[in-house]
Amino acid sequence: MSAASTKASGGSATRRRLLEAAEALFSEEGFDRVSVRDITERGQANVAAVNYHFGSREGLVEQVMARYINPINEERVARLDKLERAAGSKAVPLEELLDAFVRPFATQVRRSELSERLFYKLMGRILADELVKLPESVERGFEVMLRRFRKAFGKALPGVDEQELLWRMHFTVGAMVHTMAHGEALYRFSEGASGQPSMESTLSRFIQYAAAGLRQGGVEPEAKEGPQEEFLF
Amino acid sequence: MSAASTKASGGSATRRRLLEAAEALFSEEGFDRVSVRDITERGQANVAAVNYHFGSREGLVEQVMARYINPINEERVARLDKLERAAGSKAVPLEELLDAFVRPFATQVRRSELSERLFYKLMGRILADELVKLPESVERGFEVMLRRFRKAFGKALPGVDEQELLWRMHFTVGAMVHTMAHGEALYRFSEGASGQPSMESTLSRFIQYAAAGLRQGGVEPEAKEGPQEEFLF
DNA sequence: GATTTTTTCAATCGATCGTTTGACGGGTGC
DNA sequence: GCACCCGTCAAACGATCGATTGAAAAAATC
Repeated sequence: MSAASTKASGGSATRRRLLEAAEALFSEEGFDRVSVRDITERGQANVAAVNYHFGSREGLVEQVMARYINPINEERVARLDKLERAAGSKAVPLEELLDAFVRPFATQVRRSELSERLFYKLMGRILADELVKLPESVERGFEVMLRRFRKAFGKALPGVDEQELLWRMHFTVGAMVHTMAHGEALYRFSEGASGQPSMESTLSRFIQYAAAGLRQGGVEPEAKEGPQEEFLF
Repeated sequence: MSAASTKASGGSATRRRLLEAAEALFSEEGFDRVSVRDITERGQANVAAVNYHFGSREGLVEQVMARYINPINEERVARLDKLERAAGSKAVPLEELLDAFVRPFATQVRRSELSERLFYKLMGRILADELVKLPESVERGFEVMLRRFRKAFGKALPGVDEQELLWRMHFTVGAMVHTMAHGEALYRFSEGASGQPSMESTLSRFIQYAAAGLRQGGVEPEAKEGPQEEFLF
């Protein structure tokens, strides 16, 4: 019997309880500080269940990481596709690119059993804990997504050279990740009078901030044409 | 014998070797993935040495966290003091505030035995791993420093309301932390022809980005006067 | 309803964790 | 020379870690 003998994606109830228990604990404590016994206890399963359903503790970690991140990256690309189709040969406006880049988190939060707060914290941990060294399945999705967005940002900001753009995108990702991982404290200041804790206004704030930082210095020019070089991220 | 029986700040050679070994390992692997035996092995000391010199593993972690963060926060405040003294009753320009906020990292990197790359990574881990829940000694320094800067930013950006400013500062800290923790990959693109890997240009890039994001929307007005309310962070 | 496959379980594995112990050595003060 | 404190050391402590086993239970297949 070779490694990676995971029971694939079957819908066992125990399997799902373990996934949800792991998500909750990982988001609260971090991936390293949670033991498989913590997880099986919360998931009301036997200690052996993790190894049976996921092959190993690490297999479970990878499942947790891939479960929402992959759909988010796919939705990002899909939104970018749509924006570029609508823009034709012109550049997609910067704010719309940023919206496509961050809104999928708000979309996918609804698929999760976790509270908004814990879900964003979990996403923040996945993205921050070690941005590189993610499971292969996830890493690939990141690469193609980032390459696409980098090209689109370059087109929207023709005045910014390649190196500089890289840095500004890095700052932007940092602002986003940090807010997801540690933004909880800010939310109590920003809730609307309604029950809905102004997710939309947070998105808007971030987009405005990042857009200003990204296009700083250069003037927004009128659509530049022609093919762009391909570059790897 | 009560808790916290650390041998205080004595200058034992073993003690210093352990600190440096811990810094190197923590910056490479993270605080959780390093065992006491990893540290003592690298520091060429006995397993018991950590508990003898630092009381416990956690005591050592706190020492590592406090060693550079506290001087950095103090230098930040000192620089802010100087800027405010020079500005008199006028607001300190935004770019100068940001410089005072980030430059101390570049100053303190020289006190460390670590390479620039590892030092920044260590700082990034300290700030990102869990921005709250730092040792008491460190947390206090953060609070006073952040309150001071928040007031100064508010004065430099009178058009931005209190809540909005909080968010923009949060984004700014995120961009900084993320760059320190994961910016290594970017440096190979950005080295000058000289040996000195353009620390200065990175600072400049960050300051320009953050300044644009912070003052986005509002126009930079001419010095606004009058006392400002005190608010807690 | 018998057979086969999948899932769950208590028990246990060896490894590693942080910490403690008690002995040993070398200064220092007297 | 003796007493005392400090630093170091090998050895061992109990606890917990991730993983495995073999049998029982539950589901699925025929």
